[in-house]
Amino acid sequence: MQNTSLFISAQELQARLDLFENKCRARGLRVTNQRREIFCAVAASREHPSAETVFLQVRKKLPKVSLDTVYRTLYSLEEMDLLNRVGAAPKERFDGNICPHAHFVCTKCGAVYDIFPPQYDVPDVPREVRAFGNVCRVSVQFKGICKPCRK
Amino acid sequence: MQNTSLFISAQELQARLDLFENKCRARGLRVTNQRREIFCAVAASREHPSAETVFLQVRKKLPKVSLDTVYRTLYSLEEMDLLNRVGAAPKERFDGNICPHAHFVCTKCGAVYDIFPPQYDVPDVPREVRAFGNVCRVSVQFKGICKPCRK
DNA sequence: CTCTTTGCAAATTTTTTGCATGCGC
DNA sequence: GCGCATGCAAAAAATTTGCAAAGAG
Repeated sequence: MQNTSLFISAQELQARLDLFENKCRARGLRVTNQRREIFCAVAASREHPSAETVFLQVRKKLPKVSLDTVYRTLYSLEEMDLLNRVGAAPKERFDGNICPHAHFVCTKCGAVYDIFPPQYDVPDVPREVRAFGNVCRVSVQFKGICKPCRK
Repeated sequence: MQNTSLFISAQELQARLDLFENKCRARGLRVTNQRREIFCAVAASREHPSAETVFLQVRKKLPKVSLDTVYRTLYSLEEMDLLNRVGAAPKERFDGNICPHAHFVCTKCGAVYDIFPPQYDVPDVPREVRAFGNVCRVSVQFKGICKPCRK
């Protein structure tokens, strides 16, 4: 049975915090209260909070924290692979091709490339997913830095 | 060999336009110039344009079109399943769980639920994808209306 | 002729940036 | 103490909304 609590266990949170500190040090980033609390707010929750929600949560402990720090920190945490953003890019992109296919999304410039992989099919909708609601669409994104940006 | 032109063939575009008109009529939505041009701009391009890009493109043919019409129309086209947005929700959401897993995203309220599907694994990165760049992350989203919103 | 759709303008929401101060290392 | 990180404030982007006028069916 899946654990459906909105928060993770103290034990698991501690493990993630340790990873967080290690990764920060490895990168030479300072372990500040703000970084820790912002990371905690995301890591401890199963609710996939928005920047605004994280901000409100962190403010309970650090009343003077600012929203721009939350943004800056979330993005740096993402770069360190400590968390993921659920969406693709900051800007919405639209795709007129309604055949099922995947995308390569450049996290730097926002470019989107179609992928019609021969070895890979867009996944079927697993039965259990319907527990959450009716699925209209499946979206698969491979995220990375595109070749032009790499130079 | 994959067709790498930035635009689709006139023939295919016409097929999509027909589908567009039929779906509009079926829903009782009027087939206006704006709707057609906005749909065309997305359907004809392989570039996954943003709302702003669509706006600039459409304005070449309809100089008085407004950006808000583009937004409204793109969203209604998405509802009709005539196009997809590449991202998830309008707002960014963050996820502290770095184990590979998928998401159910409610397109109405923006709620995000974790999915750790037993029958389904997050896809491996196909070899050809690396042609576009190095892949750091794979994101799988099942989009639909969640149960609470359905009521 | 009716009623949806549009354009305009303005408001809101979301995200980013510049700069002086503060705090981890 | 040095230099990255933060808070503040303001700007820039992105998206949404109200309302009167225009145009599709």
